Amino acid sequence: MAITLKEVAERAGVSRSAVSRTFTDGASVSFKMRRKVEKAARELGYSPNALASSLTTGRTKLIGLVSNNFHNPIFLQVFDLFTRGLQERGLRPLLVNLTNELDPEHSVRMLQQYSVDGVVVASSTLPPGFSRVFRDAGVPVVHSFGRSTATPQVHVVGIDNVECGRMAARELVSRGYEHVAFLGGPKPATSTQDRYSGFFSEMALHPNIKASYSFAHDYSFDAGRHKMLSLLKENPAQAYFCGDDVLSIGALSAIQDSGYSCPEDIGIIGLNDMEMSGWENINLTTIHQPIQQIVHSSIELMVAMLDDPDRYPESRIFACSIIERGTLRPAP
Amino acid sequence: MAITLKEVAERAGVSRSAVSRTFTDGASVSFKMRRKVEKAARELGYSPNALASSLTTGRTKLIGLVSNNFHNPIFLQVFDLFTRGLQERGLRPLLVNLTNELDPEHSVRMLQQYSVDGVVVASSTLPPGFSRVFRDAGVPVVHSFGRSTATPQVHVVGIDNVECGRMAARELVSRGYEHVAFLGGPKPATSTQDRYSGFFSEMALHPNIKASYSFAHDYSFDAGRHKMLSLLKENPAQAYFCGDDVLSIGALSAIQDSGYSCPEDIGIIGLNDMEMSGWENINLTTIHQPIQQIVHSSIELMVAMLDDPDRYPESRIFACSIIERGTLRPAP
DNA sequence: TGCAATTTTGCAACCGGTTGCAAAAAATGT
DNA sequence: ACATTTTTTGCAACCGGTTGCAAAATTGCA
Repeated sequence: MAITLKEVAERAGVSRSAVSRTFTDGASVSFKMRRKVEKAARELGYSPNALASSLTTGRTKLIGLVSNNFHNPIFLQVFDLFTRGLQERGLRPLLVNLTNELDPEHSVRMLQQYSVDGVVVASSTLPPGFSRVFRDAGVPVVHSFGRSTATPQVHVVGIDNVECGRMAARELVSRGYEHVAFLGGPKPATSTQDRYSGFFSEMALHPNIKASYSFAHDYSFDAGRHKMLSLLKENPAQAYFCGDDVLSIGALSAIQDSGYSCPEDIGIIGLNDMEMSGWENINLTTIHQPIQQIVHSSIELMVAMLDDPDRYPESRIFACSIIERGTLRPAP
Repeated sequence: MAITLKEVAERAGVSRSAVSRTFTDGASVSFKMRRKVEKAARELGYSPNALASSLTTGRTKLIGLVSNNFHNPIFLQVFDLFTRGLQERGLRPLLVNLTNELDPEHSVRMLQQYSVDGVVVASSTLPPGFSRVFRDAGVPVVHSFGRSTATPQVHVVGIDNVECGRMAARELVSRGYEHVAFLGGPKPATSTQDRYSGFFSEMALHPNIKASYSFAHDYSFDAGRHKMLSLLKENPAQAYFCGDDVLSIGALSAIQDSGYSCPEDIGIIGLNDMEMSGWENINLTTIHQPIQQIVHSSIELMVAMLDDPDRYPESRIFACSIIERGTLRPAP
C-alpha cells in the first residue's frame, strides 16, 4: 500500500493538517515546517491521494471524454488534442466509448459515480438530447462538434454545417457542373441534416442545375464506397459533396474501380480535411474543419465552467474554408 | 451536490451500513430491507460514490491507458478495443497521452495519485524500462505491443517482431526479387530493431540477394514518403519491407509520384494490416498483426492481475500472417 | 520589554463510503 | 414453548485526506 499523510506526519513529527497544508498551495505554512514535511515526504516517497482529497474538496479533476466515433481517423486527432490539452491543465480524461451503448443514462450514472468535474461530448452524430442529459444531471458539459443553435441549451463548439453545405454547393456551381449531388453521412446525424439543408438552399438559387441526393449509412470508407458503387450504375451526377472525407475516399475508390476517373468524369468534394486527405495518393479537395481550434475552445470553455457551473450556455462556431486539391475539375 | 448514503438511510429509516450493504453485492441483507432501501434510493435518485468507496475497498476500477502513439490510425482501433473491452468488465480507462512527455516518473506519479488499479502501456516505441517503472511502483502493468523476451520483467502482449522480419524477407525472396531492402520505422523502437534483425537473419541465408536498409524517423506517412523519395534518387531496391502500413502508404505515394509504379517497378510489403490498407485505392500487401487478440488478451491479463498482483510475468505472443494484396509482384 | 496584531499550528469534525463485531431478530430443532 | 443456531442489523472505527476554529507562536511597534 502507498504511503499516507499520517505516516509522513509521524516521521516529520508534526500534525496531519500540517502535511496536508504543505501539499495544498495557498495554504499557510511556515518555511521551516514546509522543509521538514517535504523532507519526510521525500524520504518516504509520499504523494497525496487525489481521490481522497476530492472527497472533501469536491473536485476530482476528472473529465469524462465521451464519444461514439472510434472509426473515423479524424477522431484520433481529436483524442490527441483533447488528452494533451486537458493534461496541460491538470485535468484527467476518463474515456467513454459509446459505441453500442443505447442508453445515455447509463453513461451519465457511471460518470457521476466517478464524480467527474465535467463532461466533453465529442461527436457529430449524437442527438442534442444526449448532452442535455448531463446538464440535467448537474454536470458541466460541452458538446464538441455538435449542432449549434441560436438558443443553445448546453455549450456547443463546432462549425456551421448549414454554411458548409452552401459553401460546397457554391463551389460546385462555380466549377460549372450541371448535375451535382449530395452524398450525406448517416441521415439522423445533425451534421448530415444541416449540410443537406445548406446544400439545397444554395442549389435552389440555381434551378437550371440538376441536384440530387442520397445518404450513406455511416461516416466510413465502406459506406461511401458501397453507396457510390450503386450510384454509378444509374446516371451518376457530375460532382458529389460527400458527408466527410473518409466517405469521400470510399467514393473515390468506387469511382476508380468502376473505370471512371476523378476529377475528369466525376468530381468529389469532402469535409474535414483530415491528415490523410492531403496525402499525395488521395489528394482530396475538401472543406477544412478547424479541429484544433474547436478542441482548444472546448477545453477553454470547460475550464471556465469548472469555475462557474451556471455559466450561460453559448455556441461557438468556427469558420471553415475550402482546401483545393485534385478532385474537382477546374472552372471552365 | 449529489445524494449521499446518509440521506438514503434517513429516508428509509435504516442505518447507513444497511444502505451500503444493499449496494455491495455479496453482502447480507434481507429481502425486506433491500426493498425499503431501494425504494428510498430510487426516489432520491441515489447512486453510490465510486471514489469514496474506493477509499476503503482499495479498488478504483480505474485503469491507466498509456500511449504515445496518437498519429497512427491503427491506434484508433486499439483505443476502441481497449475502451470497450475495459468497459465491459466494469473498468474505466484513464487515458494518458505521452506525446511530448519525457519523464515517465511524472505519469507514474499522476496515475498513482488517482489510485489506478492497473496500467496498460500500449506502444511499440516505448522502451521496456518505461513499463518497468510502473511495476517498481507496485502497479500492475501490461505492456501491449511491447517487446517480448524470454525473461519478461513485466507482462507483455504482442507479436514476435523478429519473426515478422524473417517472414517479410522470406516472402520477398520467394517472389524472386534480387535486391530487397528494409525501410524501418524509428531506429530506437524495439519493434524496428527486432524486425530489422529478423529481416537480415533471413537474408543472410541468401547471400546472392542484395539487401540494404534505412530508417524513417517516425511511423508516419510523411516520414515514409520523404525517405522513399530520397531512396528513389539513387539506385532503389526492387522491393521494400516497410516499418508499418502508414509508412508503406507514404512510400507508395512517393513511388507513384516519381513516375514508378507499384508493384511493377518496386514492391512494398507493410506490417499491421490496418483497415485502410484494405481500401481498394491502397490495396497494400502486408503482414497482419492480430490487434484484436492482442488487446483482448491484454485486458484478460490485466483482469487476472487485479486478483493476483504478484502473478509471475509472462509474454504472450500472437502469430502474424501475410495478407496478399496488390503491392508485390507475383512469384516468377 | 510589554502588548496587540498577525501568522502558524494542532485539534477535531467532516467528506461518502465500508466493515468487524456484537447485539437483535429470525429460523431451526426438540 | 424453549434453547440453539443462523441470519440480519446497527454501532463505531476506519479509509486518506481537508478545513474551521481556537490556541500557540511569532512578529511589529511603541
